[in-house]
Amino acid sequence: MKDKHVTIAEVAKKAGVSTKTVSRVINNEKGVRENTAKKVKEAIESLDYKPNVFAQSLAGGRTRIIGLIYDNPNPVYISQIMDGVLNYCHKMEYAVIIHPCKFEKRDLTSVMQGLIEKTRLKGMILTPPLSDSKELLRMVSNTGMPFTLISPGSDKIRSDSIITNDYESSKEMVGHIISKGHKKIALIKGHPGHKALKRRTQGYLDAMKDAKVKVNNNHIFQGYNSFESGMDCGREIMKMKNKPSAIFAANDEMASGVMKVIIDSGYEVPKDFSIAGFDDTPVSQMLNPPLSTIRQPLEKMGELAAKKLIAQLEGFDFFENQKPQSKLIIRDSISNI
Amino acid sequence: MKDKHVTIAEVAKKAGVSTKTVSRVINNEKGVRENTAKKVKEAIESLDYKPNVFAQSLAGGRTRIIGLIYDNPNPVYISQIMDGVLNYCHKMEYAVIIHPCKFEKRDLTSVMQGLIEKTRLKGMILTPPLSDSKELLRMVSNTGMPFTLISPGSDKIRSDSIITNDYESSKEMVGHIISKGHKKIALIKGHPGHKALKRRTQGYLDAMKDAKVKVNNNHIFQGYNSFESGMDCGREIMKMKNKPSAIFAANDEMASGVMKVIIDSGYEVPKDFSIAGFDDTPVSQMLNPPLSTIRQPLEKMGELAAKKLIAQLEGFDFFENQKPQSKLIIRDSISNI
DNA sequence: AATAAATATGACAGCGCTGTCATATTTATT
DNA sequence: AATAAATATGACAGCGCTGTCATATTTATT
Repeated sequence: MKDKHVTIAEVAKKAGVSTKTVSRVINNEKGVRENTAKKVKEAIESLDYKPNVFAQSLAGGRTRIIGLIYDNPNPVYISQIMDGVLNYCHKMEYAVIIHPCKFEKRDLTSVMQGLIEKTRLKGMILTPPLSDSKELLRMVSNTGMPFTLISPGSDKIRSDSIITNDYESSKEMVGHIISKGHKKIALIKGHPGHKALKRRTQGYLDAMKDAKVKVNNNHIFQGYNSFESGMDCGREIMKMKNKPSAIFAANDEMASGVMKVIIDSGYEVPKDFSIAGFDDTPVSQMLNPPLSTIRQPLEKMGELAAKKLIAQLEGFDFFENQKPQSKLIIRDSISNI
Repeated sequence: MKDKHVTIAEVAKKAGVSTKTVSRVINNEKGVRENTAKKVKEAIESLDYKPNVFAQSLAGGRTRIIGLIYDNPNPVYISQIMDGVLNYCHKMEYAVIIHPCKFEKRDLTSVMQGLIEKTRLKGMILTPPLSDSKELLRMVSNTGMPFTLISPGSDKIRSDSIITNDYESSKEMVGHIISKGHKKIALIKGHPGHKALKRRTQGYLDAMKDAKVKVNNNHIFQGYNSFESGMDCGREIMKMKNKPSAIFAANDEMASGVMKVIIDSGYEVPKDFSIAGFDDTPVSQMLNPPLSTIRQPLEKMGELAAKKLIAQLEGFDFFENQKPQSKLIIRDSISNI
């Protein structure tokens, strides 16, 4: 195994300058004459030199490592976020430590602290529901380490968090259902610990209010994000005398759970019950009927999270004032009444 | 931000030994008296010392970084593999560079070469279909870097690859279908570039042969792993005069595509057509009817891949002689004839 | 108990960079 | 043209480890 890497000294020699000057060029420091920089760049190019990141870190240069931390059972969600994060970080030559928390038995906060110290992370991205953990956020803040949050529950627009218009799009979806003539619309709420999903509840409530449709509290169910919890809610609905004609679930898993129970009970979708989900997971197009749902720009959100974080780390300003937009995907699970 | 880390020198001082001795203890080198090791361990503990991985790497110690490289559009598949890999690597204090290739426009081999040099990977895990890329494998071999392959197409049992009994379980599934009285069983083959899926084809062929059921070549369809390609095959089947009574697809996506077309055409599953898939993706239980399929132990496979790779890197032997086992998940998509 | 062999420990250089500070060179100012 | 100010460059130490090799200590052998 030839493990000989070109070093900065070789580049310096070839370019006829000091190693420090090469270092300046690598790090885009100012104060290098254009002509000198050109020579150095040529030398770098011709020798195919790649700086040794370990030496860079050790010598006190910026350590380009960030962490992507998640504790979310939905692999489709995470993988899209991850794609966005990795793609951008790869371009910016940042390494990403991926850390799923599902294996942690011990206290999350102390485990994270250990991770930070061991891996020398310089910044982190937290996905829901971790982005709502007060305790974790406090600990991370205390380290002074920059971080960005994906879909935190808080409505306050913080410069360090990425949210999409899930409130507006939920409202739009419920408005769409109402426009089809439905009045008795049930809601399957998301996991209470996952605060971002509350915006979806709020979208439902406000759409009902705007359309002056009275909300029946018996038609609001507490789900827990899983297919099974959707089935549980579906079973409750089947037992009701005053059944809803449409059901809006805060995610696709729960929507499919409800749909399964409905069909197993001998009803038809959308003839007897209309259903809408949220997330546009691959399953939604495979269901029968295909599910109307809402697609979040997850990859974009991941990219934005990385962008904001790296901007903080590199100390340059980055303001993205438009939110990445979720949009309705209307398929065949909602009927006209 | 307090960025002061405890160093090996402080530990050495506290323990009353040289830094080299501390280093020996950290790296489990032999030739340290038990008593000395104990003192050092206590000092490490009390100071909460974590070695600086950058310094370790730079100084020529083992660099504990491996790469997990994939180019697979199925996030559920990857995320399970990843869970297994990360969990084990985390335990062994290895860092994992996750590298999805989907963004690569340029030549894969040269991109990989760049990645290896830049990140100083010491080993890599390749998932299908990359684990079948002759060119890539040749390049990686040339660097002398250890690697492990997940589900490569080749049937040769190489010490560096992880395969499951997908041949046997495919055969078992087709046998199961036959045992229900089906004779006209169609096969939707997987993407031809994804060689591991050929074992599933072979399982089908051998099950038919064993049961002395003649294979109708018109009942063998070429799919491309996607839901859409499953629909395409489904449409072809719908056009046939001599239709099969059962369909075995090499993955769940294609199975759902076929199922959708069947149902849209006014037929019922499993009354008119029985269907089986492969992978037990979350969608399979949400479909209506729920799909009979085969579950691969993906997390286990990921863990095993990491284990074998790290064993190579650390130079200790590791033989796992039992293959991780896939198993049939029988749901409601196959009928008795 | 003396000597040889085996084992444990430490001194020190060096991995490949960047920070600091000194110095050389260029440009602006008079 | 002489001088001051601004800019460009380099020398060198040091980041925190581990490899190498020398030396001290313990254990085995006679």
